[in-house]
Amino acid sequence: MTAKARTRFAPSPTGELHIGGVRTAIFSWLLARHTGGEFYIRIEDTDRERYVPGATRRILEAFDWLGIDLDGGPDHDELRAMPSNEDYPGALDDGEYKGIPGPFVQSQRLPLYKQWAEWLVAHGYAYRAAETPEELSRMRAEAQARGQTFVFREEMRLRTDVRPDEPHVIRMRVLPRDGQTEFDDLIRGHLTFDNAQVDDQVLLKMDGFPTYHLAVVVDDHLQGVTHVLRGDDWLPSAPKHVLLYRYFGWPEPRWAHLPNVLGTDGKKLSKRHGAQSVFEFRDQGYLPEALINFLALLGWAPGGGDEQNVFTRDELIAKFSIERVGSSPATFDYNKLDWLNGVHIRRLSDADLAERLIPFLERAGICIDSPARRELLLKIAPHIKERLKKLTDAAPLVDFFFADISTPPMDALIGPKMDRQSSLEALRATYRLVESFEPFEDAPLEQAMRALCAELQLKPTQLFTIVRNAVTGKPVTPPLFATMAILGRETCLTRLARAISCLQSPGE
RNA sequence: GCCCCCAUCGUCUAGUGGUCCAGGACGCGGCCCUUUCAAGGCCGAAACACGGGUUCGAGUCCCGUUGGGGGCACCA
Repeated sequence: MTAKARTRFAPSPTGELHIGGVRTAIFSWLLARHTGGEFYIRIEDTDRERYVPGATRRILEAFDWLGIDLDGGPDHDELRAMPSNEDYPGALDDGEYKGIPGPFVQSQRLPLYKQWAEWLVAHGYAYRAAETPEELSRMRAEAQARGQTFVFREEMRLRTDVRPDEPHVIRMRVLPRDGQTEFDDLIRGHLTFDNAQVDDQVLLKMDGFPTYHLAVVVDDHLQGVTHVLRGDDWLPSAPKHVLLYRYFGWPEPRWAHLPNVLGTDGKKLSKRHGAQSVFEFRDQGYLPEALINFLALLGWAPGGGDEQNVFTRDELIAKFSIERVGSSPATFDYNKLDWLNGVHIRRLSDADLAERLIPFLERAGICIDSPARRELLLKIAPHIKERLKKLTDAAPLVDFFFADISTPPMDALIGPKMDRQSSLEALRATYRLVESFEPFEDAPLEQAMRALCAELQLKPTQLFTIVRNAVTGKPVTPPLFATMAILGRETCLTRLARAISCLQSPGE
């Protein structure tokens, strides 16, 4: 086993946890767990404009649901206890989790960023500047017009006499100006960037908040992060971070820029691609097990002749390796997710399945609000298990167990290649059988019904189709005899009787 | 516009110079099983973007083209 890795997932509280972000989190978590290291969450809320109240709590809830365990981060319980949408009641987790120093929310670490930004200024790696947004966008437009990438440089400052006590920003100095910055990426290999293309990035904003660039570097170092995993949209600014580590004289973490996840249209996954929030997947009936399995496979494969596709979370942890993550972008495929979800549903115990089904059934108007109904659901579970792709598929398969049915239309009660009269006789014969047959159980019932088929000179399909429609009100159901046994003799008789009178009514 | 990244079946991928007329999985088609629907089993169609090199030999290495993606903020 390799050395322990400490990784973090660093979302900004600007909305729901996006599925692409979840994949990054999963890879980071897998790496940490595989090596016996730590995985934690740090909230990057340095942009006050985009901050969304309640987002932090939602992010944490998403991790709870996914079953991704954390070794640090904002306190779940404290957040949960809060009545409002407010995220930070006050001091929060400024303690330490498993040796990782908090706080885990950047807005509570402001003095740190200020201190290190000043350190950079004092050591000649950064300088003060005070150009207005308008001035900057003009400079940018000019560069664009010249066909160049806009790169801010110290000598472009409009005011060179910025004092520490007046409003200003602190920008990093990219050095050497005409050199190159090189580093190794676990996924891309050796990378080289021309410093001439790298901006003298703002590190400390005028409002005293750091930008991402300063904050990640300071926090990752202070919190002992060994591997930085993030989307490859960060690649172009990676040299800035590498440079910062070198200015500070801090040991560099290992870099791993993950390829993006694309929607079916080949574009980066976004709002328009159906579900994007973890909660949407949850509400659509996906299992966290399946989602994690699927997302891990999006970019990672065990390799070495191992062709396993279905993984439990422990198997994933055992086999995962960051080096085996591919470098090309992957397309999100709902077909495969659906299949995997079905596989994981089939692996659930009956009790577990029943439990997870409850909220979905209730949403469909089937209330599982008594011990008897729970018991009933538990009995049904094994018979629908292999018929589900998503938890939302269950309701139409089980509704007739929980509520009365409306009598099916007459043509549904007439068997294939049969007429009304023969169907009527078949139903009557079935009624008589059901009335007295013992034991009223799955296998014996099937045996008896098959014997009845022979007696009536009907094919199983003919008889069973009519009975299915009569007893359940629908053409597609779980296996008939298990269904009848669970429904119980009385219910079957009632529904059979109704079907019989339905067939009778027009004529007799 | 400038910079960066990527490129094997429709999709996720295996493949690290010869064992690849390219393997697995999803999806798709067919068959079997079968009381419906599923699940399961078997079979099948389906890919190395293109062009140059290097090499005895290239999916595998190099260059270019094309295509796709991303970045160019006092956003992350």
